[in-house]
Amino acid sequence: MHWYLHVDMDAFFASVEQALNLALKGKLVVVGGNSGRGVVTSASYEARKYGVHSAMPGFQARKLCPHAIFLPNRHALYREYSGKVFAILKRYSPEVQAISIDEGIVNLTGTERLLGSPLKTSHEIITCIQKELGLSASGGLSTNRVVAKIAATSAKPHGLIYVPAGSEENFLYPLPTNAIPGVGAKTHREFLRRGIQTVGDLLRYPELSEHYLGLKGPQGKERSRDHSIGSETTVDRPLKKTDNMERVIWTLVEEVGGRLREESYFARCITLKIRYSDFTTITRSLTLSVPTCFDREIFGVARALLIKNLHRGRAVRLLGISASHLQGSGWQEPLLDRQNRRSWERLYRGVDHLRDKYGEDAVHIAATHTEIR
DNA sequence: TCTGGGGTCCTAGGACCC
DNA sequence: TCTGGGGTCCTAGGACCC
Repeated sequence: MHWYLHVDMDAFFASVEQALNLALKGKLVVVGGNSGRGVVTSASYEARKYGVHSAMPGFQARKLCPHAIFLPNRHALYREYSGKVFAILKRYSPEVQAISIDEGIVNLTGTERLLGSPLKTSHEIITCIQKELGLSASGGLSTNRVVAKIAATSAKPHGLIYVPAGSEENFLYPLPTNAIPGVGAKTHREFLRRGIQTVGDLLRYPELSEHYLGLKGPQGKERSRDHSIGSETTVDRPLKKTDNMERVIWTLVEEVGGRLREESYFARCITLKIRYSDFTTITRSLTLSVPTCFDREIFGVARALLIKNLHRGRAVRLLGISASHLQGSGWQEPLLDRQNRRSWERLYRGVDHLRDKYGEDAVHIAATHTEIR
């Protein structure tokens, strides 16, 4: 028998802000959506009463809730608090899986002897997070990961739902299908069109329910990962000149390249994303014969993709660069080029070091290079 | 004063190979 | 004078998640 506790933080970003500034307690707090074209990333439960929710455009949130306190995102701070939450989870099990910045799964299988029943331990974990960090969390405890997540969501805010072994289907039966992670607006509509309203209805279709719920395996659906690292940005004013686009692409490439080297990855595929001001979005990618982590090479590919695919005359509101098909060391290095690549690797390591020490803007590599020997 | 940024997963067509 | 079947890789787009 497996036991999984899914922990989901309540209104995480807004709650961190409230925990740090007591004057915000009980107030309508909205994080994000502050700058001209942003969206809300988190809203306190007080603000949600007015219909504000995450992913909502800032101007809409302001209309619904003009008296709310709007705060800018402080991602580094939320990452720090996320680390604190996960440190607590790890006290209770060696096996903790991070789902996102504010969600994790604690494998409580086999901890009964040491800690007591999984239900008791789950209560302790939620209480501990509240006491030590002043943050509210919700939990779902089940023999199946997906059921545990659904239970945690149903428990919000600040609740714990326990689904005893054998009662998984009973718990799921009355829920709407969009309670299942992976069933969004589109799929939900399609299910309704076919007369599938609840998870109970869905369970009559073995292939569909296996695909979305994976109840047969003890652990629920577990995803393999084909990692990717990307960066994108929406520009303040839509761009029309290729030169300006290339400048933006340079900063994105520096970000992506830096992360590749930091995590010791080489990318085999580079993707350029362009969103025009009418919001139509295209992606164009190229698979390399030799994987790379070097800004110069990534930029070369990105620039070529831009030149080849850009609809000139149309204004561009977003540009993105992403590196995928990542592989670790041991990539096939062409012999002739080895010395040259080594030099570049040394150069970039030095650049990364300086950026680390003096900040991201300390060093930029000139957009026109000469070969380094 | 329209609609962020970080991702994962899935599908589908075409190229290419045997 | 009309052309199988299977597999893999590449590319593009889109659904979905937080």
